Amino acid sequence: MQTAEIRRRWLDFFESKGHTVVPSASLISEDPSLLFTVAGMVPFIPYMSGLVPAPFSRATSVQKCVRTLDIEEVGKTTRHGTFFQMNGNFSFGDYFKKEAIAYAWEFLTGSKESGCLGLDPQLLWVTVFKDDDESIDIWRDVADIPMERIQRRGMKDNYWSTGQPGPAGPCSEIYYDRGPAYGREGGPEADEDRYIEIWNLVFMQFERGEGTGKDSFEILRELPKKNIDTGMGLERVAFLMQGVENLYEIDQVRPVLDLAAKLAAKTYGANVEDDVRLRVVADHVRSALMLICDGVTPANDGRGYVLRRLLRRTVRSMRLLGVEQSTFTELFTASKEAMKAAYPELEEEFDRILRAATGEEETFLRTLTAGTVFLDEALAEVKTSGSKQLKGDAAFLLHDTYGFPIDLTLEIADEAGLTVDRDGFKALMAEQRDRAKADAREKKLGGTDLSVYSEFRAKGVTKFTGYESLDTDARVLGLIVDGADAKSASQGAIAEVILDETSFYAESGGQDSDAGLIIGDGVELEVLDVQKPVKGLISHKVLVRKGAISVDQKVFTRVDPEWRIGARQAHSGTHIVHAALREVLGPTALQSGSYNKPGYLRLDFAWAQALSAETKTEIEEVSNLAIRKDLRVSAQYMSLPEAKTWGAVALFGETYDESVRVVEIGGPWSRELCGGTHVDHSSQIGMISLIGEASVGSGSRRVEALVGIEAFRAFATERALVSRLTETLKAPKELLEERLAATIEDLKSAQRKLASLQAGALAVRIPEFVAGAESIGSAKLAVAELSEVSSVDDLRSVVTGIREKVAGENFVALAIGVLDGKPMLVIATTESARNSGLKAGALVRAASAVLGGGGGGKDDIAQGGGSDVNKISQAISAVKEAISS
RNA sequence: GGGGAUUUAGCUCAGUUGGUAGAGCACCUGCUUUGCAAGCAGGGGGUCAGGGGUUCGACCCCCCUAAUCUCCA
Repeated sequence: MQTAEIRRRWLDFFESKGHTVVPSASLISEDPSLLFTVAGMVPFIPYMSGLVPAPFSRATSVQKCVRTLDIEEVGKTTRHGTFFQMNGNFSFGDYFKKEAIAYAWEFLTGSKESGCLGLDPQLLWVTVFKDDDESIDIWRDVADIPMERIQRRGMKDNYWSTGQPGPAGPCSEIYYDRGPAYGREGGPEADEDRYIEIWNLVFMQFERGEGTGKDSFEILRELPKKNIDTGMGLERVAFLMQGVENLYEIDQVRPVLDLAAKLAAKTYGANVEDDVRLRVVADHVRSALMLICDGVTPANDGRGYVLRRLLRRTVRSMRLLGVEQSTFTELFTASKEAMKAAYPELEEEFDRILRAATGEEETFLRTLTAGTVFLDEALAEVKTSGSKQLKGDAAFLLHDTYGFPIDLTLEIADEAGLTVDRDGFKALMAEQRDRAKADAREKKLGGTDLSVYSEFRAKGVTKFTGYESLDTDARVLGLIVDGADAKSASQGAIAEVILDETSFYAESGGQDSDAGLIIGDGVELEVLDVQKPVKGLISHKVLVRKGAISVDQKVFTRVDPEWRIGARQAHSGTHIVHAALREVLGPTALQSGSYNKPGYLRLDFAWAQALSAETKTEIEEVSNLAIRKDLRVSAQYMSLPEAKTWGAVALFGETYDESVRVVEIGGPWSRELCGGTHVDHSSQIGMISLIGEASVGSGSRRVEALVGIEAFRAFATERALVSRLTETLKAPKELLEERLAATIEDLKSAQRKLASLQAGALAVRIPEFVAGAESIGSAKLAVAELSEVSSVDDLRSVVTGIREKVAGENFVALAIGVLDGKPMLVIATTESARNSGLKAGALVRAASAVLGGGGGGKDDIAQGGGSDVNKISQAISAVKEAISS
């Protein structure tokens, strides 16, 4: 049975049992503490924990998941994949153990003709939590499964919790027996490779308290509303039903594996190591394909880094298989073809996906080339030193600084007949990990506790009136001071205020929160920040400026109108710049993040190269022309599929409700899903002025712009600057550039002339200095006392000039002068002077010690200086003494 | 978020205990020569990423910032 078919049957089956079919959420998790959606239940966590009331009592989904914790295991085992799909059915205070078990059994063992999977019940084994007799009874009752195939397991295996106080409960798992060829008899307790876990049923029954680890915490009480969370691993069931050996060989993955084998001219199954590499390629290409499709781009941190690792590990594996050319175009196309039955969006997004993937492949191939050069040098060095082993720190340097993977280092060193100090490498890696982890611990924000909001959220959503009006009458539903529920807050306090309705926009979709006041009888609150801590709930962080505020009080929310007009201009401006980017650069220049507040906007977008000055001007031009056209800006609500067919740009990493708000500027020119506040007509934006364009990592760029009156003010400031320059340079502004260039040129040539004149003037005096030389013992000393000099070079040219004249003699030349109010000197010695023990460095040190400074250099020429100008003659005497001694 | 590396002429890069910033290619001029990266001679071109500090003196040492590459979380 094809994977897509199992998926379809699953959704049909549970829909027929009264479940709402929920589409897979994005791989980019809404929960900021999770890098990715790592399990099927992740999108349902707010409902499970009771933070947000569930909009349905039972639901089912097939959720895309990415998990890279076990990335090193990929390809080596039958069941570790970085991308997988989790089929789930969920109950929120509706049905419990009995139905959950019955549904699972029916779907697995019911006949294929009736839409189920038709697995042989004799091959299914079950585990339950050791104290959960209730579940055992249900299993016996519903499935009539013999006791021999029901195994009791402890907390470690069959008890679920989040690791923190909150919901918890026993689990029951279903295993499939692959037969004696795969391992020992005795059920999952004996062998989890022969008996493959295909389904986990979690019974959220209790509330747990504080504690650590998986098995040491106390159970506080039964939950008032019990939930069901189940997950059937789609890939695992697929590989069992398709009669293949592991999840890399199922219909959605195998074509990529075969293609990789063909490109490398290898036969799958012929060599254990090569097989692992082929499976790694097949797995990673699929994960990367799905991640990029959901809007992740390669980067050096966070999600982007995980993607980058997947892509680079793919290149590395292909190279270890002996392929050096680029292969991503073929591999990704094959993976797309295998996956598109379940995910048709892959076809639409494929241009963008391929561009991101091959871009990364290209840069990594460059990195590898650079690393190879470095490695070859290091290996040659090892060989000449007579050693047989490349040191761990060299391997680590290659990996850490040059991004050259360790397995390639091992392979290439091996070919050169050398080994690598793996332990040293591992130790350095561990050191780096500890550093990063220690830092993460230190910086941890202490997992903000959102439970305080749940009771407010349970009463309903905060009504937002800010689209229509700036002011609203409201009632205080609750106050939070220092993270705890409070009844009142008095003057000077910082508090969070929850209202039944508000005109304040909470920060979201890149738009900063509104500023303004909340006013009540004798009380005035300044709004500092507005957030949505829990979906649907708006919380105002305020400073109590006057009086005291208490729960149930009537208030009036007043958004600062100046602030709001700026916010509307900036947000509509962001949409216009986005549309302009896509018009000028093409539709792949998709926004990946944005921030806007009155007067300013910032927009990150997928693009690999720096923008030329012309392109930036063009984008600015298109944006401002859109403003001039006075395009109508409108917002309307529709369903997500409707919005998509309408061509609205859905930005990844954001989730939307059943009904989404589409903001349109100038018809189809700009359509985006957006909850922000906007102007009514584009002309109200006033002006957009790009002030910056920069890279925010490979494959991603950022533009910044000023909007509205701020843009005007920036221009006015520049105009004032230009007008001051015209005065300073005494040239009309049309000629400023020319005049400035000419002035710089004049200055340079004057400087050159001056330097050569000075050098000439000094050169003329050289015979004078030589003639005035004084004999000290067998040596002669010429002293050039020059008072003001323009640089040390002057002194240097004098002493070298003197030395040339007297090259054959035992001669010391000293030039001393004043530079920037400090005495400086240079001494040169002839060869015979050096032979008689006169060294320039020592002589300079003798003089500069007197001047209150230091100096040094080589034996033939040295320089030094000090700070006391009055001691120049004493310094000269010191040199004479040094020569005579 | 925490590390590592890089930033020097238009381009590719040297610069070793701090003491006059160099090479190759490119460019300009002249000569020679018209056969594959032509030769010879001469020449122009540098805020040594930016800012601060230490020092008599910083491309070099210390601190901050930026850009680019890279590893870890």
